[in-house]
Amino acid sequence: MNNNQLKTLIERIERLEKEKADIASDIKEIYAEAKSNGFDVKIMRKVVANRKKDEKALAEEKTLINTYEAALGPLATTPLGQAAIKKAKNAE
Amino acid sequence: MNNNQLKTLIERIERLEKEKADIASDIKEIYAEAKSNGFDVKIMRKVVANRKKDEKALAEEKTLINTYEAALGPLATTPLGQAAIKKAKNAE
Amino acid sequence: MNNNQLKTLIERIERLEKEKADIASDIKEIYAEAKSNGFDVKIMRKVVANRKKDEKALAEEKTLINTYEAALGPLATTPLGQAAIKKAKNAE
Amino acid sequence: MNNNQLKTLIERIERLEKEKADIASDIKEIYAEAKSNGFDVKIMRKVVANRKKDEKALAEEKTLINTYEAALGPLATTPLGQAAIKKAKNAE
DNA sequence: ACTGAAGGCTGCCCGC
DNA sequence: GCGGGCAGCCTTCAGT
Repeated sequence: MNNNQLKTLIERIERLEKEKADIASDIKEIYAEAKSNGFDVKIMRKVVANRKKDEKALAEEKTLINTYEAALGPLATTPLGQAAIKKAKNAE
Repeated sequence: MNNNQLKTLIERIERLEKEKADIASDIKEIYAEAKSNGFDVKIMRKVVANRKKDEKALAEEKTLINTYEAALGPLATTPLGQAAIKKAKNAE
Repeated sequence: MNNNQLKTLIERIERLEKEKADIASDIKEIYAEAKSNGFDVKIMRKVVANRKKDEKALAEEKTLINTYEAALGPLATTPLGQAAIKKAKNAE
Repeated sequence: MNNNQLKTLIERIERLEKEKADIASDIKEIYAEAKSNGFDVKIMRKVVANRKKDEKALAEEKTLINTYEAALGPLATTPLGQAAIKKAKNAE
């Protein structure tokens, strides 16, 4: 085992984890600032979370549709198959 | 309610969250790199976690675990313990 | 494709998943009970997890951790280690 | 610390965890059975997961609407407030 | 200080 | 045997 290599890897990880923690701390400060300006932090968190979800949802739906299309295989060209796919797409 | 102020706050938060996600991704890459160099990632994570706690806390935790385990009596007297021992023997 | 057969299979699965969820809920309750009786839940979970692994695996894991930690050299030589030591001193 | 009490608690937990593992094993068997009957296990898992999600979604949306209504407070009776609530409800 | 909830992370299981 | 996907665990956060 190469000790130096391991040591370097661990140190890089710890450095990055510190940066991550610092950023998390900055985020907390912003929420505190928002609160002191009269905003509802709980709602703000929900808004941020929803916006994140919405972005993910698109990619997600596409994956689902691909899965269904693949599962249907040749059926995808039949009226019934297309109806199923259309239904899935409407969910977007 | 000041809409512009709210918008600015949300944007600052989202910017920071993106940075945080990027760093998390970097960390994952380093573990992947470590793995490809033959290191045991699971162990590395444990080592990193241990180093985060100070030595005092670590010692206390160990003591507590020992206390609890002692209170349970020897492993061999429990059904699950016996199953584990049997399994270990089969592996030999 | 036999629709009824599929339906039956799905229903059996969902029935079992419900049972599983109920049991998980029971387990949570026991931990809550333990906590209200003054036990340290976090430690209990660690003890339970350790008992799941057989002794051999546990010993190997410990050895590896020691090996990795030794490779990193003394904690005191790293920035994070120094921070931890400082923090520990402040707590005294 | 009451050793017997701790021991009893741990044993109850371990008993339940075993039951849970057994059920998980049963579920696996059903999927295997389905597969041998020509069903696409991957799709089945998605179907089961989606049905679970759908159930959660309703409760989830309600929570969100309640949160917004509470945040709007008296505003909920104004046209603008009602528009916001309606928008949230449409998401159902 | 405790509780309940939300998000991120780890370990597991499957398919390749 | 490996990597991706998914469920469960742990930690953190707002509220009481």
